Amino acid sequence: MADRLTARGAATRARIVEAAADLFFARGVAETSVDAVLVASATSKSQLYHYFADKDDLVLAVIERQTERVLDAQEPQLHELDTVDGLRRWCDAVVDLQRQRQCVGGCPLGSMAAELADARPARRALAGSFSRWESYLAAGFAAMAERGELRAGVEPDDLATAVMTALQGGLLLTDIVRSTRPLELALDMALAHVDAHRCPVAERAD
Amino acid sequence: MADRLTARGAATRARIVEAAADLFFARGVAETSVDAVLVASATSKSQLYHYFADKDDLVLAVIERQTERVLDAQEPQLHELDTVDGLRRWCDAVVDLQRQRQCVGGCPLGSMAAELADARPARRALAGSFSRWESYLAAGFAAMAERGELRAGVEPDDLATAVMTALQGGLLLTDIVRSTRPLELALDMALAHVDAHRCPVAERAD
DNA sequence: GCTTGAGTGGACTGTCAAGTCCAGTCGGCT
DNA sequence: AGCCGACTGGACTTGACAGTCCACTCAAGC
Repeated sequence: MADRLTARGAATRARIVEAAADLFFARGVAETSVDAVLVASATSKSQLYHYFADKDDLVLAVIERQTERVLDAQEPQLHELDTVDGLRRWCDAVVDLQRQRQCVGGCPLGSMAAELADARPARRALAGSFSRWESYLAAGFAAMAERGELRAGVEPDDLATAVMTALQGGLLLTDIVRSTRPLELALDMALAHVDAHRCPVAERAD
Repeated sequence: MADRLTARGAATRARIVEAAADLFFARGVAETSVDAVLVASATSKSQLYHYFADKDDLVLAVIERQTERVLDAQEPQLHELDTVDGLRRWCDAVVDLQRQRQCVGGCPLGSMAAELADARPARRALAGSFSRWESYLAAGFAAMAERGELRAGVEPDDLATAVMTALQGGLLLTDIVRSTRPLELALDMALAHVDAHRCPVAERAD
């Protein structure tokens, strides 16, 4: 499907994916018809089915794109996750973003995951996305461990997973109650959790 | 809609709601047709539309029923949430339940929330369900505070919200990776979070 | 300037879903 | 017994949706 693309073709394909990503996020996958994607991207049916085998195939492409979007949006903070301060900046950025969105929509990946939870290939793709996302957190914690800042026996991967659960749960509840409060509480808890696994000898600024 | 129900009518209505709750949980609301509900509940179209105005109305009834199911399933542990031990038993029960389900499906309420995140009345109903669920946690923490076991200034409601985010995030990731690990890590984090807000003077058994 | 294949437009089809309608049955009440 | 309203069965209507098809354009390479 992705072979032999001219510049024009690639642009069209991208326009479709971009529009679909927006709509899937705003309304959900099931509530978004292919026709709605066509209108939003100013393309025609034959174009969409020229680039994608079917709607599920489009969903796969959107997951890929949405993963990039999420990671790109956090790019500035994503490589500074090896200190508590860096972690806090990341948390603040996440909360800010959600506030800008008026708390609507939760996590673009998390909400798709909840909707496509069955045996579809989409779930495997989402699992990969989350694991990629988590790996940035894990890398930060691994760096902390390397520097001897974490208590002995603390698994960086487990710490990363715990933070990710707090983030996802916080985003979900934030969407439901339309307030950033749950997200803030969740991330505060996660930060404290990380802090509790640091060596007591390390000096603190807070 | 709920007025003037004979015993027979109430039974039919309940059968429909029960079947719909199962299907919505297994496949999602959008992926479940009204006809599928009819087959599963051995009823006919006119019966369903006799008791419910439309599919959205049925969704509302299912949310109500699913809330009861969730609370009923946790009933034994739900009134012992005023000690760390009771809290731990609750966590263990939740993990056990998810293991029994092979980690499929996440939270019946959480997944519906993610799917119906838009402006529908269903979202308000779900917000109510979560607040009701959270109130059991909050009551437990309030009791702890009453007994002077919590540090000064700790808000029982905030503690409850934080635990709920961990639970929801844990359930979501558990569904995605098909392992109870994220849920266990999330709940461990939440327990430690609660513990960190207790008075240091209290004796400990762990 | 012609060929070729990528790219495009949009009408069309088949399917399936939500919701309507009406002709009934059942069971309590007088 | 017989009335009445709750209850039931299922055919039917309407519309939307995914996916197909074919005639067509565009642009790069020879």
